[in-house]
Amino acid sequence: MAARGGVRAEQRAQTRRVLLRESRRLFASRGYGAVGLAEIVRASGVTKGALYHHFDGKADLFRAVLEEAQQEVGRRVAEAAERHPDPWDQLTAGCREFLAASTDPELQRIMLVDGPAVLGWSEWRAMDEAASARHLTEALAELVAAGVVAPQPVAPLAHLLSGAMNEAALWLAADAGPGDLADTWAALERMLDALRATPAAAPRV
Amino acid sequence: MAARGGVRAEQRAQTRRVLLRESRRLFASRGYGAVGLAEIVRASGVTKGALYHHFDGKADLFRAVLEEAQQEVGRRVAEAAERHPDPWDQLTAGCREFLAASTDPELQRIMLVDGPAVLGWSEWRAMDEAASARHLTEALAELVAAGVVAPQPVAPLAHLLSGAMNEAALWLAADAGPGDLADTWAALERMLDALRATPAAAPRV
DNA sequence: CCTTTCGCGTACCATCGGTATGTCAAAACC
DNA sequence: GGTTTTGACATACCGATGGTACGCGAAAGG
Repeated sequence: MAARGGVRAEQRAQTRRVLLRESRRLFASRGYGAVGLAEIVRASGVTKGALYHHFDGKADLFRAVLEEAQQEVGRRVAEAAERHPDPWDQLTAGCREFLAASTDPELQRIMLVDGPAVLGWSEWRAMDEAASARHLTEALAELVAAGVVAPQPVAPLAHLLSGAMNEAALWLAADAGPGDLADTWAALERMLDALRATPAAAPRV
Repeated sequence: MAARGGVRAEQRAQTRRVLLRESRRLFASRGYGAVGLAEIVRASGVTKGALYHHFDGKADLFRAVLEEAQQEVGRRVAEAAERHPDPWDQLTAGCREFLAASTDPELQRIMLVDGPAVLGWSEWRAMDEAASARHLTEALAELVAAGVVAPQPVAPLAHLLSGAMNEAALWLAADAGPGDLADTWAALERMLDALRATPAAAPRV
């Protein structure tokens, strides 16, 4: 009579959720290298046998945590962008939301610091692209197609902007001055504005 | 009669140099986490006793390697900038040199990927600031003072640009398309140019 | 019922970073 | 120049870590 999937599958999903939640909390607070599997399974109320039944190892567990976090941020960015009809407003709103979301210290260390080091930059980049950076690339491509932004390869632009926002988020979370967020956003907005102020005076759409 | 410092100090310096050279090579090629102390000391022709006599541990050895690499890049950036009398040319030349230097795969993993994860972002940032990012901050401050760049806090700007260049360097080294470097530099130069195209039409110096 | 499956616990292992101590030659001293 | 001291290592060892092999017991399937 148990819920859909049987009591068996429910317990399995429950264990996996707890493992992800606790390891995410520990990885975020003390970093991947400083957290041992023993501590994770103790906090989760299970044993290493359970962990290795769900994941291929410590790095694979981290990968699952990272993917979850990235998709949360990607969803937030997409939702913020969708609230605006104009493509340009979608870009700026998405960037603003990304900056806000990435400043969360609970996500930051996992997404921006340990992610590339644990999985390697290429894999981290592919995951980030699939989850959130994709929205940036698509928004830029759309603006180029509409003539709002000067014709140019969007990939380099997307990487430059993505890197700029990642570093800015890390700085804001670490050195947290009162007006720093506003100053950073102002500087970033100037950079974005420069994209559409082309010498050929491209028409607004 | 031995050279300055005695045969004793010479041997010590030699051992330290070998340790730094081999660990740097191994860290660069396979990453901090995947390289064990046993492999480092074997490649260096010494034992763990020697390593722990020179460094406080694995992280401290990595710190020394990172510092060396960062100062090399910082020196290259400074030299490239000093070849130009005009402050604006100094900025662009420095950025261009940084991009070129950071694309080296031998330095990249240590400086941009493992650095923040092993030492923590704050310490990594402080070291990077002292070695190379300082030049960026100083150049921007000078341009603001000269009225070339619109008056604004330089710290957010420096972080945005630094992050943009770091990410671009990682992308270029990984996905290495033929025209990507030129495209990236063109996009970055447009960003920089936007800084001096202020609505108030600031005078060139 | 009886068998199979599978989610997980237990026991164990190799290797890791790190430490304590020994050793022997260069330096310092008288 | 003999003695003592210093210091740059090597050796031996330790606890903890990530990872593996295997056992168990309850749910799923017939």
